[in-house]
This record gives sequence, structure tokens and C-alpha cells, in this order.
Amino acid sequence: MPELPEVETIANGVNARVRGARIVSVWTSGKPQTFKSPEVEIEAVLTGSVIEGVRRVGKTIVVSLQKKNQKAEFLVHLGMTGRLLVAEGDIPKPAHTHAVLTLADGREVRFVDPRRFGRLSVLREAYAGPGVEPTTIGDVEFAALFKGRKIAIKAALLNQSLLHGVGNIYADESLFRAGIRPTRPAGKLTYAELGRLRVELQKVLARAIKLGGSSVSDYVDAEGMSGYFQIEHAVYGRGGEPCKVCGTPIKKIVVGGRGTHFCPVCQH
DNA sequence: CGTCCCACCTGATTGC
DNA sequence: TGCAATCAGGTGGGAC
Repeated sequence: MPELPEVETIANGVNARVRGARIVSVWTSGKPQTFKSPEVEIEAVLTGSVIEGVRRVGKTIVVSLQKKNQKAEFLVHLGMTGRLLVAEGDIPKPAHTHAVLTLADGREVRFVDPRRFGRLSVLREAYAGPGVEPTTIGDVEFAALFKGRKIAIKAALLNQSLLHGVGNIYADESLFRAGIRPTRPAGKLTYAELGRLRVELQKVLARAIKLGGSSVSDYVDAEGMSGYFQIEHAVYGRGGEPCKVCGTPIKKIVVGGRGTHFCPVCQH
């Protein structure tokens, strides 16, 4: 499900719970598609490692590991429906559990993913992600990303090798707040428009992170995703409903294969 | 390489 | 009510 704010919230929640813990054993489900590294390698790297910390890079949760001076990283991409839970070992495992990391104190880190678009892998070096971090990028670098591109700005925002972490909701929401139509060719936006887009994107991401951070336990424990919907969307999921600024019905179209919501009056 | 489109999955919701 | 069609917050690969 998650985009940048949700992944960050989950990574922070898991970090607070498991930093410093040692992984004593690992179980994996054997569903091949879930594992980008071979399962035997994931099990070998994780078993016996101490969790140094958990952070977000793009939409990926990165667990840094240390074992006898050897560093490694365990990468968890949640796809559309993935969850990373920390639970006492005696609590029954949810359906669609694909990996379980048992910690020395008996708790378990569980990766659960019904739709199986999520991916697990291990790396021997530090993970940098495919693109640029959107929450801290500046105007000049932001504008340069889109220069000369013919694709719709909405599709460009979703391209993880440009900015990593922006997904369908925050692409639509930031374009609405910046007053830009999602279908505009990215390379034809003015520097001022891109400046507005960067500011609005960073504002909406910051606000979502702040709201998500107040409900960490909801994400990380059994409850799952309830916290996400605290955020009031201006356009996402509101096709046919009145624009909150001008009252015109929000349009829903498809851009780059994704449902795309915008106000035909407020966005140019 | 840039762009477009579809496949990959299950589950919840909508519509007949 | 029941069942089929539709849709979902993400990627990655193949075609052009």
C-alpha cells in the first residue's frame, strides 16, 4: 500500500522496537516471487545478525545489520499490500506471512503480503535507492529532473529513478495543490510551476509523515493500515465529488496506467 | 535510452 | 442474496 510517508512511519516504528536486537532464526515461505535474493542467502545473512537500525530509502524499508564486523542490509519493499509487523511469538501468524525473523527475546518481525507485490532482498553494501530523495531536494535539482521529458508530469513523479518515494496519492495531491494538470508534459512546465510543485509535494509529504507518526502502533502492530486515512485527500479517491476549492466535480482519468484525479478548473 | 502498456497477485467493493 | 466484474497506495520487463 504504502508511499513515502507510510513507509517512513513503518520504518521508524520498527526501528524503535527492534534496534539493537539479535536475529536468532529466520523462516521464509518459499513463494519465489517474494524473494529478490535467494531465500538461502537471506536466511544466511540475517541469522545471527544484530539490527543496527531501520530506515526508509525511497519506498524501501532498509534494515542495517551487523555480524562479526560484517555489515549488510535487508531490504523490504512492501509493494501494494505488504506489512512489516513486530509481534510476540505466541500471537498467531496472519495469513500470507512470507517471512519471520525470530529475535533473541522471543519477539518476531513478520513480513505479511497478500498480493505478493512486495520484495525481500539482502545487500552487502549500503543501499542508495534508484532516484533522488524528494523530501530534501532543492529547486534547481528538482527542475533538472524533468527537463526535456515528454511524459506526463504525473507519470514522471511516479518514476522512481527520478524521485524515489512518491506514489499515486501524493502525486495527485501535490499536483492539485500546485494547480498543475497531471497530463502536462513534464518538460514543458515552467521553472516557477516546478518550484510550486516541489514546495507543495514537500508540504504534503511532511504533513502525512507527521500524521502517520502519531499512529505508529497502528501500522506496526496487528491493526495494519488504519492510520493512513487520517489524511484528508483533496482529489485522490474523490472522482465525481466537488472540488474543495471551486466545487467543480473532480475528474478521474488514467495517466501512465494509474487512476488520476484532478480538478479541471483549478489545475492548468 | 525514453516511453508505453501489460503482467504480476489477492481481496474488497460495486453492479447487475 | 449471489456472483461476476472492476479496482486497488507498485514495480519490472518487453515492444517500439
